[in-house]
Amino acid sequence: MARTADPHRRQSILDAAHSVFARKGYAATGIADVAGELGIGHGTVYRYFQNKRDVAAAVLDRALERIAAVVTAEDATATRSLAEYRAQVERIGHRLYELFAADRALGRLVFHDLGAVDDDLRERLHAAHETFAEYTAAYLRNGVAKGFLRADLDVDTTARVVNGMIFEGAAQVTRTDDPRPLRDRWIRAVVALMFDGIAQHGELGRSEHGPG
Amino acid sequence: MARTADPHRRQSILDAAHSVFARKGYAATGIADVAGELGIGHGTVYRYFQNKRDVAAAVLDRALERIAAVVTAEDATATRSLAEYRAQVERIGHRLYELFAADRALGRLVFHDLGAVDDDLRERLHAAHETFAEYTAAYLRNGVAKGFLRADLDVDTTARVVNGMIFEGAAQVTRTDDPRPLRDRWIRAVVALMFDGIAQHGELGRSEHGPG
Amino acid sequence: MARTADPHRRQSILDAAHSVFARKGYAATGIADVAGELGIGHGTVYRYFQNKRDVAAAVLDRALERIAAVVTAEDATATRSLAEYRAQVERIGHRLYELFAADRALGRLVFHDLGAVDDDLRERLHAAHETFAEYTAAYLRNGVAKGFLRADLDVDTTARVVNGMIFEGAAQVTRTDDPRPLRDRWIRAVVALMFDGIAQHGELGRSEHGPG
Amino acid sequence: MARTADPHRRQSILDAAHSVFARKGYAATGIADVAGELGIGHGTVYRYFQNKRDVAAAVLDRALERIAAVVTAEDATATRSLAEYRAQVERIGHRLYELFAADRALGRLVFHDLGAVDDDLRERLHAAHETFAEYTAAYLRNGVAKGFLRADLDVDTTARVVNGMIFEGAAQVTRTDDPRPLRDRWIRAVVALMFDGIAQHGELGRSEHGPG
DNA sequence: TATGAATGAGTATTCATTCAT
DNA sequence: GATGAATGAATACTCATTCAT
Repeated sequence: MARTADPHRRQSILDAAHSVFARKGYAATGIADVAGELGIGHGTVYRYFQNKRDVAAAVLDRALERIAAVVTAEDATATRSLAEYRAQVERIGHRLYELFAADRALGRLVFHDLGAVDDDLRERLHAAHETFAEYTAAYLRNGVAKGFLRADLDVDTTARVVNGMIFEGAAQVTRTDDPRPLRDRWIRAVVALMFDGIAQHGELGRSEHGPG
Repeated sequence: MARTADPHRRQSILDAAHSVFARKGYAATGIADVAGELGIGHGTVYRYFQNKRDVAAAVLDRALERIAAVVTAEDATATRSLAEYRAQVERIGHRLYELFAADRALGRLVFHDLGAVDDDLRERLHAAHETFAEYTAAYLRNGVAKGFLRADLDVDTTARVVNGMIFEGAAQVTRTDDPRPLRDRWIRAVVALMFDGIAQHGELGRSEHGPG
Repeated sequence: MARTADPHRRQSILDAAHSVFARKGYAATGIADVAGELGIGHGTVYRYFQNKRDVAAAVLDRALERIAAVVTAEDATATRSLAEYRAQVERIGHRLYELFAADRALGRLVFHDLGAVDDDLRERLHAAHETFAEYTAAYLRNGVAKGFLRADLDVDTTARVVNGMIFEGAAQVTRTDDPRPLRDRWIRAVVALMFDGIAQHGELGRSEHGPG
Repeated sequence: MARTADPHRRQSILDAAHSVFARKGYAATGIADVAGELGIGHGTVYRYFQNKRDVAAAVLDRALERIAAVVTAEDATATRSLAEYRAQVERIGHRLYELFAADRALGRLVFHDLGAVDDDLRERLHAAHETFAEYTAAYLRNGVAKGFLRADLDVDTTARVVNGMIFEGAAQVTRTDDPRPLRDRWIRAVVALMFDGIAQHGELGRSEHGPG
């Protein structure tokens, strides 16, 4: 079986797998590579995990938890004004950007490798997307309730749209060699789009398909 | 390289691979599965493609071309007003949504499986991201030049932000069982965010970190 | 079936196979390589030969015939003196050496590749060895009968020993980059060994195990 | 490289490969055949050898070492007279004959199969030929120096000629069903040729091409 | 007669997993 | 607990051979 108590060693295996999976890709990584990274026998991995897929699942879960920790760090209902919400979005953006910049492997794992392992892991990624969308929706819903966001906002859909912007930033970090300089530009662009719009003041952009 | 010319057979192999890769995942798919889908001998696949990875590369390229065809269908410089640009974004959104809704496999391939095959294919995906960002940037640059978009817009970054929203919609389609009903909500949410903002009129959202 | 009349094309296929088999080795050579050398379709080869092994068999037979033509060029019973036999050995040595030097592929085929194809071809090689031994034995027997070779000569065994020397020369040609300069040294060494012995005159070399 | 140390298992794999390669031929032998001969899993072979070719190379090297052990067992410089050298040649002949008679596979491997595997193995065979020629040359050189062999002997070439005779005997053993009865005839024929010559006493065999 | 597209038998090789030590 | 030797399922790929054109 794969139940063992030493949590430190279990964590170190996940650390190694996180790094090696990101470096070589899940498929190209052998359990021996992970064990080799730690200098332990590869049989040992099987004392902590059922199988290779189980390692990947744990790596993914831990990665998603670290992302969730940032997303859920703020209190959605505490915000009382548009300015407060704007500041909140900036803070979350900062923290996410720093998270992905500090661990380049993170993005490779959640945006590329681990979603391709099997249906179950893809499902977990989707579920995480849903959860993150729920959180964003809570912020928006709070804003609508407090009156500083538009009353006719499609909260659920807009939450996903907003998350799309934010996670595109995270993906960008993963793709870019030296992502730090881009951080402030990125956050500023997201926040400006959300709160200032792209339109020049005085322009009218309603098309015939727009909301009535 | 492809050793043989018959483009019909080659296309049918790519069709089958597109479908089977999306259904089972690249790693879990054997060349025999692809050939079996067509009722041809698996050796035949090797008359048209060097190896399995080569099939995946061709599937990815074709998928990206189909997306690019939608993205590049509009003329960025033709737009003369905010209303025209808004209509353009709506049209592109429609077409992309329909593309991904009509072929559920497409999203699975470009958002999950084929980016995990190897470094080269991941690189091609990144390059496509860049290309798409260039296109969006051209729209924005045109708007700034014509004066209907904000003069201080960070065009390159905003282009990526906008693409993030749009492709999150495509990813959403891929995840959702019956995506059609969501189409108009999605497009409306994106367009509203870009052109109307989320703020209630009269609210002021400038934080201390915001621009100017 | 594999019976076709055009003997010229059949020969050209054998020429190509002779050359390609020697260059790449039998196992590493594909029928397509042989056909490609001639610029003909590889299906065509099967109109002249049953299969790949059949090509190898024909190549081997032709090679052995060319060797046999040299070996059998002289008349064993015509020799009347030791000097005549010595001259005969020199002539055969010259011709064999030239044969293998003119066609480096020949040695590779008969000494290496084609004997490893299967049991049947190895058997044909052995049979050729036997035939060649018969020829050499005929010379020796003639010499014993005519009285210029030792009466107690073990003709059959000595014939093989002599052939061993001669074919080692041929193998040497195959191994050496520029074999021509060695030709005369080689022939002189063989002839000297056979007719002059290696012993210094006056030395006695009979051991206790030697013939009584 | 060999990944594992257990020399016993490694040797047993070489033993099995030696036998199966000789029985079926290298090309027709699968790694599964070798493993099956030992009753081990075929994956196990890959713990001791990189690949099939690597097994063949090790089999060849070991075979050549066994032959070399016989060739190098005598001390070339110890011989002081023609009779001693003659005895030496007889001993080496005996040992080689016994070696090849005791292991019929040996000859098939070194004379047929393993030289056809690829260029590298053929090269190793050639190198072994050279080494063996060096040894024989050392004997001859010693004899010339000590004055019991002809002063005008072409030592290097004659060494190859002598080896040709000797290895033809070994090849003969490999081809013959019951080789033992031939052993003494063979050795006697070689030794007689070298030390007594084939000419009837009193005959003169100098041709016009012979040494002056 | 010549061709080469199609075929699929055959095999080397990898690596997740087990389990005796 | 830890190890790594042993295992064999799984599969990409080759190429001799066939046969419709």
